[in-house]
Amino acid sequence: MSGLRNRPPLATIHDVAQLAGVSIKTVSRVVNREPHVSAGTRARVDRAIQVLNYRPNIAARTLAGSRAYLVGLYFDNPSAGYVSQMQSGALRACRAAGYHLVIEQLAGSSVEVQNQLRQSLAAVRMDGVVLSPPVCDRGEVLDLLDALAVPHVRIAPARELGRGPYVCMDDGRAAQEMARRLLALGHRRFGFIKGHPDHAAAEIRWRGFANALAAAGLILGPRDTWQGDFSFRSGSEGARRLLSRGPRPTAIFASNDDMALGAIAMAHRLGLRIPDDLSVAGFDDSPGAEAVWPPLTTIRQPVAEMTAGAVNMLIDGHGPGRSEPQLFDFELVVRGSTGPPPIVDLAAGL
Amino acid sequence: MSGLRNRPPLATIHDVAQLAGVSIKTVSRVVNREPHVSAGTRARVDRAIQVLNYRPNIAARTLAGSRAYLVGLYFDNPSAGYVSQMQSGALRACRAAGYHLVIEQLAGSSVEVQNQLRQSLAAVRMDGVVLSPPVCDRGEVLDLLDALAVPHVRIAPARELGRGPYVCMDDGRAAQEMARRLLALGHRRFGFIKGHPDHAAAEIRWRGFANALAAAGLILGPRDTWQGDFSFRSGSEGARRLLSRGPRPTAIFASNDDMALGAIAMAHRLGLRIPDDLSVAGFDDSPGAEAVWPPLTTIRQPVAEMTAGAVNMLIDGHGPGRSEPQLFDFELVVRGSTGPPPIVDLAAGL
DNA sequence: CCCTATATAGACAACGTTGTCTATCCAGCT
DNA sequence: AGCTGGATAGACAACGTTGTCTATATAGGG
Repeated sequence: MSGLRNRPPLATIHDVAQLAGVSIKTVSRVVNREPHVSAGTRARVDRAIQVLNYRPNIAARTLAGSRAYLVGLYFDNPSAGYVSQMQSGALRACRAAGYHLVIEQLAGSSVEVQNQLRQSLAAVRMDGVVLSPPVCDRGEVLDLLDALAVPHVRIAPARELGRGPYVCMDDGRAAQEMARRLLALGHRRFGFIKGHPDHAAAEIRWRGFANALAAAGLILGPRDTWQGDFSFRSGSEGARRLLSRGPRPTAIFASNDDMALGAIAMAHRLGLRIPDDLSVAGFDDSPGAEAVWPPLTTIRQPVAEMTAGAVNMLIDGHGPGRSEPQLFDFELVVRGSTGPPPIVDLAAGL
Repeated sequence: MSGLRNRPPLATIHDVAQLAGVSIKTVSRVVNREPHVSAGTRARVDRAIQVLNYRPNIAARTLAGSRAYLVGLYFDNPSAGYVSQMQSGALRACRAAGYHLVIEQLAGSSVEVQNQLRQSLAAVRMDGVVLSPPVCDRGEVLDLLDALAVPHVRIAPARELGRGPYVCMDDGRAAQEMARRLLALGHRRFGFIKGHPDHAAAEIRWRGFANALAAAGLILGPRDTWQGDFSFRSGSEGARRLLSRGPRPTAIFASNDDMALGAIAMAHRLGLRIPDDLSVAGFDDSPGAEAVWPPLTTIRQPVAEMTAGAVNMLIDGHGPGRSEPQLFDFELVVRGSTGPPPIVDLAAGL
């Protein structure tokens, strides 16, 4: 394909310079908002740009030096629920700054991931990259990025904090708050469905939940938890196990919405009414959370805002020393899937 | 930010040429698999490339001529369910061909969309673009693309067929088949929830469904249909209306899964059992389809494969004349949300 | 009014690759 | 041996922008 070959020529900086009667370099100065241009000249150039509909060519800019006006967004699994929200936020921030977004999937073994990353960074020399979980926690990725001196901002990393800037949310406190809410409703027997062990956030959510329960004098044993992997299927399987034991839990907290949805589906299948017989809570406020009956009580992460923030950190340029993490607030969204435990349990608990 | 400034220099074609003891142009020939290079020279160059871990710089390639090794994916709403599947397919095809993917959102008024498109095409000169619904049906987008001579492939367009290549699925036949299936189960009273009027596929699905019913002697009146907009909420609202009339429909077909999910949620709320009291069918096989109880009977579109196909059409280069649409097969996925109508209705219908 | 400092603008060389044109080499003819 | 032609390789000029250095106006101070 000779895509570029036969296209009608677009206006170049040269055309603008000619029309405005100034040098190419001066147009460049205007476009890049550099100083040393008088107001009059600036206005003339701006008008010429308007007339010719001129837009600087990214490839030429990249080649000539400074910036690439390209930001990379790397993720592991493109169909994870939060990816579309991340993109939405990233696109918004990019557009506002005149940047463009390149997306890239990074999956497989350590060596494969390194090769993919190296290839994409050498080919498309982006100004910086945003790393989403769980790839943001892979040491080899950070190593390579450091070696290549590619600026990066991580979204909700859980390991290797201190290795560069990131944006995050307090997952532990969110899980804690959810636990407190369930306790306040009167629940005393809980089931917890853990997330994928590769996502370190999964561990943090578990800790927060367990700590809040411990503070209330409750200890969750191995039979009260299930090792899931953030998938719908693992959630329904986990619920099946948790609900099959002797005194059933009256509330199940899953470390993400997909698994909570799986738990709800399983509860329906087992003939349990929600929230009368069983409360279910999730984490993420994914699109599916509103698309079940009853709608899911969950934790809303401002994923789009976090990602937009990450892109802005990249573009605005986090100076050498200042790599302070930016903390975003979560929101506990109470919907119909949680309520008080069955009367009999409530009585027993009191 | 001076992203590119202080990075360790990557190997350039010049380094490779030096190490291999050939000219720069010869390395270029090897990299691009051009003829006129002897086997021996080719091997020497390949080894030098390996040793230096050389990767051609996209910006330089773009600037120098031919290809940009960049494909654009344009969509309207980044959180539409099918976007992640599209990306997955697009990324796969791009990686296989050594291309990279730039994503771009195109939303707003006609003028806004044109400006956004013009800006992104002038800045990032991609080899071609993939257009997803509903932007693929906007005349002004196609006009601009034609004027700029930017190759494009559309995904499931519904209007302006004949204006360039596209990939698609036979939505009408799929809706027909779903109708036949419901008829075969014994249903005679139907409700239909229409999709967003901007998506032309919505109309096609409705036609297919209505035609199949007409062939069985059934006519759907205005009270049997509801104008939705592909959102969960419009689905639940539609179901509420359809189910509130005199003799209730025994089956509801929604033009997409989100609305079908809304219908299921509303049925639950109204105390109807699915599929015993009401069958519900959707269209898309979105991630949520398996994440409800009972799981949704729906039409699976091979979205990832279609998009990969579109990217390949772009990269392989659809010659000037050959812009034949590529048709993909759908699959009717039967799950738990459909079944025979209630006995009393079945008896009445016979 | 001259000299200097400062704002403003231009000339020119990168940047890393590909397209085009030209030079060389060698085999196969006559 | 001389010539032709195809295969192979190199020289050189783009491509459109920015960085650096230099030249010119303009203002300010003695």
